[in-house]
Amino acid sequence: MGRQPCCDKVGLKRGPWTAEEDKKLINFILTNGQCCWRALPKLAGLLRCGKSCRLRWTNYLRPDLKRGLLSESEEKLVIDLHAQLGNRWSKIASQLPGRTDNEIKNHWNTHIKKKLKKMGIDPVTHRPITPSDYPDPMKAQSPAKDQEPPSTPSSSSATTQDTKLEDMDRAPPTTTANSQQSSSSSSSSDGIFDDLHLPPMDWSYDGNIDLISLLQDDFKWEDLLVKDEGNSNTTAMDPLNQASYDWTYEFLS
DNA sequence: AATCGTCTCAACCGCTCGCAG
DNA sequence: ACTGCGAGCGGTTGAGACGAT
Repeated sequence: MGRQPCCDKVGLKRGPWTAEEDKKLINFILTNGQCCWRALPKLAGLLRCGKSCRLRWTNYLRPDLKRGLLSESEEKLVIDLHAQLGNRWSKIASQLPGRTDNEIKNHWNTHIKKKLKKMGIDPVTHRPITPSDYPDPMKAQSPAKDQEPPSTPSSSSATTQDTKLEDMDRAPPTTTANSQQSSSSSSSSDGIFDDLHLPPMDWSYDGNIDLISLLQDDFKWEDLLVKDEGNSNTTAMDPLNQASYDWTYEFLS
């Protein structure tokens, strides 16, 4: 009740992070580990709230993050897990090493959801959407679908959103989006990664590396890499292989 | 070249959860 | 059992990038 804000908002910086702020945060965490986020900003000399620092670290600065679009197999795994777990992005993300809940959530909302809709699959229920599902417009407002206004994608009463969907597949392969992702926060954080000489590859981080060593001059980030040898993602993909595929996969292949 | 519309995603907000006292 | 606090989660927003006209 009346919980106090996580931080004194007065005088705190908001918005995109600068390279300088990123450096401070990285240096502090690599030196001290992830101690209480609330106290971190002051200790690290940042004019940010702890929440903001935590998000920045977990969603962008962590060395074990993968970058770039989800692979096809990752996407399938996300769909499978979403069918089981719903919008529990953090749970889903825990099954995809190197991916964050925010990233998966964004990818779901911008790509997968539209893809499924276009295929006539309800992204919430993972079942086919047919006109017979909503024979009565009034029923179409059933509570279970509060997240997804019951649309009739195939019908002519397509919303503007639906109309947009029609255009989705001509969206260019987002290599640009990829390259942007790392460069796009870019404006704010390109610099920091340049400084750290992070190779544009997938990262593996078992949580046991000696963080301090990361600050050593002779440290090689490559040491943390997992070779992308064939089934590199076995850890992540095993559950997928063993799972009884949701039938919706058929549409994605 | 300029303008407009759309898309993407980093970041924020508000709420819930879990734990300690 | 209750309260307060820190952390985490999911939904939403807005700035910037990009394509179309």
